[in-house]
Amino acid sequence: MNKKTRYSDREFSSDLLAWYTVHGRQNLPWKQLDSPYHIWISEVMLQQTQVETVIPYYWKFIRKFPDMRSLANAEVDSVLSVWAGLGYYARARNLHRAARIIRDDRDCEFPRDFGQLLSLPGIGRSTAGAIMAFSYNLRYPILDGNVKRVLMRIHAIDGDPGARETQALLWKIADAKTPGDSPGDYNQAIMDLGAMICKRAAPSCLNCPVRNHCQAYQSQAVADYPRKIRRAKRPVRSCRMLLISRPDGDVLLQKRPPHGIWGGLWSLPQMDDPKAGIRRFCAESLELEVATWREMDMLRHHFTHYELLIHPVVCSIDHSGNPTMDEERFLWYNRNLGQDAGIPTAVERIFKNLESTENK
DNA sequence: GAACCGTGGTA
DNA sequence: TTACCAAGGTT
Repeated sequence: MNKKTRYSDREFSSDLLAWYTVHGRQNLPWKQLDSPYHIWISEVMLQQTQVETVIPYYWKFIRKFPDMRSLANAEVDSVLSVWAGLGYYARARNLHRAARIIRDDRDCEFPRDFGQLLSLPGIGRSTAGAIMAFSYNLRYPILDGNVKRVLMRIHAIDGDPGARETQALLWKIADAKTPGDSPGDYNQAIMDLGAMICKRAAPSCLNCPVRNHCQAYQSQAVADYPRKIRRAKRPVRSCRMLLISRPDGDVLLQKRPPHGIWGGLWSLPQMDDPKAGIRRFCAESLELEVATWREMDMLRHHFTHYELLIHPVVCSIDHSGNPTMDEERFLWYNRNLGQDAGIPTAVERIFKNLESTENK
């Protein structure tokens, strides 16, 4: 890299930091304590998730698991129940696994080494960099959606944002621009710029502190970066979800397999074969005799890579008492008891729909 | 290395 | 309504 570029990178970071001092988001909940544990939790929650969405989950999580030991000693079910609704549940499982590793290998002392962080489940290059920069104020770059967008505009990079070469180039630029002085503040500043000024749609370039550095702005082509990629249409799948209640009103939930969608959460018994008979399914896989059933309104649920059409079915079963089920795989659930059960948002929606139809 | 993994906001 | 995508990482 030549002298001019190096000078320009330094000028970029100092302009950005001056803006951050005045306009940056310096009161985020996880910045209140100078604690690697809290930074770590927030960084994982913030993966692919916006700040406003994370905040209530962060408080709930920290109240329940205030430190590494409480998290490591908890049951994974308990962690998932706090995470329920936030999505990407592997993050919660990985957080819990990592906490146990840190407890067992390091007596709960949080790692201070980049390589050690990277080796933990759920921590990749960007999250490790963020923890190093925010917790220890060390010079590590980050590359999240905000930073990517900002850098692609600043340098008018016209490549597929997801392509390996583009990623490598962006990491190189991110590293070159990260100053040795206040790397923590700088990383926060460039993310804040992306979130507040250099937004995906309708960026406010006139308020941008680094527009003089911005090649896209200078060629009046900010809207062209990053380049938009056409995606394949999402496939549609459909299923039935069974609402089976006991005489005492508890609803039957079934534990999802540890991997795959909603991994480790408690969901309704699900029939993926639309032709299968309800009575037979219940007899064979649940050992319950269904007497009658009633179809509810279908609801659509959108995932990242497919769309799910859910047909809920309210079933009444032929039992005079309360049937017992294998407690590892099944749970009789009462919404009003606050059990430690992580329940997917789609299932919560079905419960709400059911409530509102019952009240009519 | 491409597919997978949630949910909510926004245009 | 539809499509995009946000403080990404794992397999």
